[in-house]
Amino acid sequence: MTVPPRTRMSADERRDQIVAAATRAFAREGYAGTTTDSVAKEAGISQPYVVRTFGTKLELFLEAFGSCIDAVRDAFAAVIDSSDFDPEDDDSWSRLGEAYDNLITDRHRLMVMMHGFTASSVPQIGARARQGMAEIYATVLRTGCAPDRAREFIAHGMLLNVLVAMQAREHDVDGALGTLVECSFTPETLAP
Amino acid sequence: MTVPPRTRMSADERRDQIVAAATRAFAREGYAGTTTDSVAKEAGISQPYVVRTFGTKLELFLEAFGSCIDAVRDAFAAVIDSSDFDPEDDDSWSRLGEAYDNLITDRHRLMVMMHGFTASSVPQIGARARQGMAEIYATVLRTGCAPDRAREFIAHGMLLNVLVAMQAREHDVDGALGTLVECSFTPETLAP
DNA sequence: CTGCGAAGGCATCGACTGATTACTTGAATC
DNA sequence: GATTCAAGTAATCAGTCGATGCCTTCGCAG
Repeated sequence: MTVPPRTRMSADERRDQIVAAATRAFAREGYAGTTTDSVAKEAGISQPYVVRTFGTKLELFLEAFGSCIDAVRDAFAAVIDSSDFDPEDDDSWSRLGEAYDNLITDRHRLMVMMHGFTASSVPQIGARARQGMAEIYATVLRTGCAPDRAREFIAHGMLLNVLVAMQAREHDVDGALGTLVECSFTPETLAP
Repeated sequence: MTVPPRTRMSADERRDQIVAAATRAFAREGYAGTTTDSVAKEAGISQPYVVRTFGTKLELFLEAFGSCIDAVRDAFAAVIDSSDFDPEDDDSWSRLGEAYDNLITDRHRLMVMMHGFTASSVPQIGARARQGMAEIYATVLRTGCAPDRAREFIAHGMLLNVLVAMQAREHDVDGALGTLVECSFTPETLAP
């Protein structure tokens, strides 16, 4: 897609670029299913360079996984810490939902997040997953709402992740799955 | 664990046994991360025999995945189709939740289900995932409840799946994740 | 007892994958 | 302009994995 750059890149720039490429690659096939070579191709560099930049494939995944979780947490935090958030107001919660919808637009971050959650049998991935989920939940709790209310919000997000993962919007628009999609996503998210 | 049987098994018995073994194996490492050899070891037979019985690893996964989804769907259907289910009654919904808790006790089925959902980039897995989710949602809709109510129920289930996947109950019992676990699982499920 | 079909294992192949080593080249510095 | 260090690649290795082919052995029918 992109023409190989004629000029060299600083290590830091390259690192960020590889993480971005890895996010797209891991989003497709998950941790175990993605090869370091496919990440390299996505980034337009050689496979050994990918490995050497991060040491191991696991380190690279943890980096990408972590940045995805942090992005979700920060997106929520931005809305929640705005001075006019009211946990009793449905409109405030709608704004939180919209924040998530913006993240869904990307799709890759959500997918990597889900892949990380389900790859928790790898101890280091599991530890990061629990930490990330705890942080996101704690962030939502900062609204001052009841634990159950925050749980509902997170649960809805998990459903959206699963529906995105199974490409529910792209297939089977009619039938029961279509009904589920329609009452799960906001109208704007469904438009395109 | 089990002593290798001295007597031979019929092809059908063997099939079922392999699917059961595959369910445990896939539950741990997912589709891409599980080897046919680990399934074979789990079943106490040779790796080539596993492959030849199902043709390909994908076919084996689809078999295990399908049986897991069907088990969830059937467990819900059993409660919902009981004559005294009332969608306006909180107690009826508690019974549905308990049905899911019983499934969680196993843990393996839920994990394979989640792995199948996130492995939906493989076309055949994705198709089966969408079909399964549609069937489960349609089953819950048979209660006569509003689409949003059914969605909430499914969403809660997805959260439980994720929490099980990341072994939230086994780690970090205190902190925000502990709060989330406590208000997500029923007390009985948390006891052991 | 014998033959035969099905259950099941052994050996092995070919492709793939993560990682290592050694080499090359570009650009900033003195 | 020579030096030098970091960016980046080519070649390759050792291990792994899914799949195939061939052989052995069990158990039932005649």
